[in-house]
Amino acid sequence: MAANSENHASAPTPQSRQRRKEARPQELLDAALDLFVEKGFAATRSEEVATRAGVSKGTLYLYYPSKEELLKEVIRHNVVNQIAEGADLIRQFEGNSAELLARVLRLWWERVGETRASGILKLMMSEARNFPDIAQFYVDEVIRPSHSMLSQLLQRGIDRGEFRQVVVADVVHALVAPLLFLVMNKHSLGACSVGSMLDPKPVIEAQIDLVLHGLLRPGTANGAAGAASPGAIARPRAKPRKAR
Amino acid sequence: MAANSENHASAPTPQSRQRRKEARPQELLDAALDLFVEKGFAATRSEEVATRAGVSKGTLYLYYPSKEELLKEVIRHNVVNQIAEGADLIRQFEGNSAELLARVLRLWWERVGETRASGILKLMMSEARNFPDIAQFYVDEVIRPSHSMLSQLLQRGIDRGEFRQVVVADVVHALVAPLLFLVMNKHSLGACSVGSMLDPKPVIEAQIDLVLHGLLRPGTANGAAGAASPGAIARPRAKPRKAR
DNA sequence: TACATTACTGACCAACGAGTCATTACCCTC
DNA sequence: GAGGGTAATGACTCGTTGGTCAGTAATGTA
Repeated sequence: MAANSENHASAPTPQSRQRRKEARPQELLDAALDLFVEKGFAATRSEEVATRAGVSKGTLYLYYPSKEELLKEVIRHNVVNQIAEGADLIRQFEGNSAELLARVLRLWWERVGETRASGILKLMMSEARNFPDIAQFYVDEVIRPSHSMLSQLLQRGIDRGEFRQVVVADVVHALVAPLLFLVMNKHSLGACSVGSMLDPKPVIEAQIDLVLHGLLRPGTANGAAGAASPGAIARPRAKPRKAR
Repeated sequence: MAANSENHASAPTPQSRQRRKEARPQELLDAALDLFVEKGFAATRSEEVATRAGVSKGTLYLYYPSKEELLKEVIRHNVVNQIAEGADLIRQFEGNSAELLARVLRLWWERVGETRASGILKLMMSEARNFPDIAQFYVDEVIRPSHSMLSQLLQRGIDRGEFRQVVVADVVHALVAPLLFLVMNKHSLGACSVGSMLDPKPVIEAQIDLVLHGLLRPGTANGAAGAASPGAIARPRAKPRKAR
């Protein structure tokens, strides 16, 4: 499990007790995120979190008053880093909407999807019903802004005559679900059983390609998607990618 | 929560002890499914399961040797009902592939998506990493067959010249993810915070519409989707569906 | 009605895990 | 290098919960 490098959190060396008041909170949050995502909140023992962060259980409770409060802090802390620089990307962008859409999706993938932050999604979905207030918080701070951002984007495309007139809210869902589901899968089924894990990049490109073909009005020159992802379609069944 | 009708499981009447050896297992499984999906496996107390099934904790352990074994049985039992009659729908079907695709998706929705069985997905995703053997079982029995079924369908469309030449595996993902994500949402975030819950039917129709537009080759007469879901596109922003 | 069978019960136990706190030892200052 | 402030520890408590089992009562049989 590639444990002791000095990368994030995990006890740098098993040496004697050190006083590092500044670093502890972050390390504890990192450890907690990993474990909560992997095992679930209820199944994770607080001592386990402490150990992975390289401290004792007592220390954990020195920084966070309870396991539940730790969870909340994990969510909050990782969520603020998700609020988008994508928002003004949309506002500033001048090119055509297809290009913009493709960029936003790819940006999200490299800023969130392939980051440890992606675990938050699984964590939220697993625990939402046990912690309705956190769920509400997450919806207000992440889901809603993201949806509204993408809605704007689609609307822009429609207004400019680039996209067909679709029901924006529903298409937003169809747009993000494959990416989000990809992430969910990475943290659950994909994490154990090999064989069900397809590599993300091509999936994303295929998704962009598919959606744009589904959105663009026939008349429009759909150069954007094609130019950006030339290999997404038509890698015909010469190399049939052993169908499962 | 619309409890005591005499529908599935939940203790018919709080009357005195009854001997119903035949009915117990099913009732226990139903209760367990509900609770595991709602609260997660670790956070659900076994006595809670028993109570919801209308028996005492002792009775539960009369039928299932351990909580973990109960979980496994819940999965197994609900999974066998998911293996598809869709498989031969595909084989027998004679019409065009767009029509077939739309039918399969709608069929899945009414047989699984809007059933209690849909909870299995959330349960699996939440618990997969704690029970790799169950995860493997699920992948082998559900995921893999479903994917291969849909791959066949897409391939059929490509072979018949109805669909563009896409990377089948990736498009299958893009195809099902919105539906699965919809279900995940129903059992997690959607279950508490109102406001993030869009009603499924239109989403599905929009998804069918979008995907077909993305798949169909320009030349093909795309009557199928349009005929089947006339309202999915172009309900223009006259009724703007208060953008969130 | 008496008896035998067995589905069902719930008090009980042991393990476990969240949270506490008196003690320890690190590190900084003088 | 002595002393003080405090970060860190880990043994402890105590509520919770998975799992047991001796006893109870529902049902079938004669």
